[in-house]
Amino acid sequence: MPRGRPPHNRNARPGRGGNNRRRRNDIDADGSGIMLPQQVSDILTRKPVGTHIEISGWIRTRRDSGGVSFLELSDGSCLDSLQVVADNGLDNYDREIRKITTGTAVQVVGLLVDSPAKGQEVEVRAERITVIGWSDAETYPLQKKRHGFEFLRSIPHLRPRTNALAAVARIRSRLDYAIRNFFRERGFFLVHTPIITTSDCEGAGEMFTVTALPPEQIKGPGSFADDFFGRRAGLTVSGQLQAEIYALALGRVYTFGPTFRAENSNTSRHLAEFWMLEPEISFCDLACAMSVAEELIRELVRTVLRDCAKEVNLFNRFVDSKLLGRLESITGEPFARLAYGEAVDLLARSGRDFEFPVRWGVDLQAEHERYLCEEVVAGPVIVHDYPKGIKPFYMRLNDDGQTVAAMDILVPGIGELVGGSQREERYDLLARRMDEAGLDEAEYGWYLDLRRYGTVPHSGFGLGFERLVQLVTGMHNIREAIPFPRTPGSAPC
RNA sequence: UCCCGGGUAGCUCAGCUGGUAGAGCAGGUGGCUGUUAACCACCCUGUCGGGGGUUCGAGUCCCUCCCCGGGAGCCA
Repeated sequence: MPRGRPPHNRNARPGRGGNNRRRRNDIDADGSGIMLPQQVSDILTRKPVGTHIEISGWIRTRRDSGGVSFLELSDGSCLDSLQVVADNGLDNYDREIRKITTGTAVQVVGLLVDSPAKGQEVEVRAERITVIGWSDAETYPLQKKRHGFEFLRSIPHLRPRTNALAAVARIRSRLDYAIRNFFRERGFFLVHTPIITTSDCEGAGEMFTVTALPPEQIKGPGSFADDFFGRRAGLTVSGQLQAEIYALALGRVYTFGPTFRAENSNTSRHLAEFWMLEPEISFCDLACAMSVAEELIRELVRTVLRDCAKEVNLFNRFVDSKLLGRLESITGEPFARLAYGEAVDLLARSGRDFEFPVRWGVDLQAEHERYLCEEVVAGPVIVHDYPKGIKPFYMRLNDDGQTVAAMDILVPGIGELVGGSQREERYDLLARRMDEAGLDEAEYGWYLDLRRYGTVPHSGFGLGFERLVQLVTGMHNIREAIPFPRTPGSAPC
């Protein structure tokens, strides 16, 4: 027990008249009887000055001034906190209020008034402050000062209590909702493709194996015949193949969920577990897919600028001072488009001394991609029609016989945000490319069936959700774009 | 996995060509003031990432392992 610290009381509860009694500030806008407590976001939006409010949250800082204490109360509902003014007339002022430190959970009842001081428009003149849960300042890792993101990563259970990580979480949630809304409004259906799968998606990286076998029974690929699924299963690396099945039944679909890559990649833009959005659209060629992806990104950025302005400003101030300008430019001009061949010419003629020389037929290196989107256009670029040799079997062969109908969207600071293609819908051509790729035709019989029965042109793409979160927050490391980052050697909680 | 750069107080970091560890912030105590990165005074804080070696002596030099960051590859 720390010296001079009030005893922890796990049973401390805000005073309530009874279990089912409605409190005066509960929101019941739709008359449904829902009894959720009031939130700071609502109070700061409506500013019901002159009314009594009841608000619960966590104290960020306490400042004492003679017989008055100022508490900053945050409940996570928005970036701003609510200033609570407590004077020494309160009965627990010396006993408890003066001992409140960062992280303490409290419930406050008081009168909302115009604030006489600069820094906030309104404040609560407290009539009662109840400590719900103490936080020992000597051991609580979060202080009322800025912390490095690396340090915060070491306390994943506490980091969402910081302004920055909470802001990321709110933006992430808003983006998720905006994505679902975007597609719903355009006649798409969400398809839940499987997490556990037995089909690999070529070019998508290494799969984690899912097995019910005891470790000592795994002795090479043959072991999986006795396994739970009777064959080797793994965590999905892409929902595309299954999304195609539903696109050829429902027309427009998308899948959005966790995706896994067992790559030993240690970079600021890779995760072993990440969320990927994968629309798949029937009767849609590459140009169609590009237009969907472009409008989607534009719409999502617009939404964040409109609905998360406070958060974006925070990041613009403390994380990346060019963020706002970049986001506004994304919502403005159309994305630049470059055929792979044009991109190669452009890079070759740039006079730049690249570490890896550019040559038609080899994939663009990170330095090339960065030069294109960060220096040539200074904005998003769609590179399309790549050589077939560097792309997976399912991408549609162009008439030139050399390139496939593929596209990548590159954005400054992040690199590849989107990768997509028109899928090969012609049975013979697909079968030949699968053969060339050394794929077992029996294994992918169902995929060929989609071309055997009522085949149609269709396209789709994958968008890395965390990279999108990075784009709109300016976060430099993808580990700050997901609540619980999974990377090689790290999955703490 | 490869190439760089790091690991020193709770946090952010300083510590020269080896001489026995410091600052700011946080925390504690007291003071003061409608405060807001509050202020003032005093106080506390260390397996210097682990192990091994060189040396009279290692935070500092060497070896090795672990971890982290940046870049590369792979991709979203």
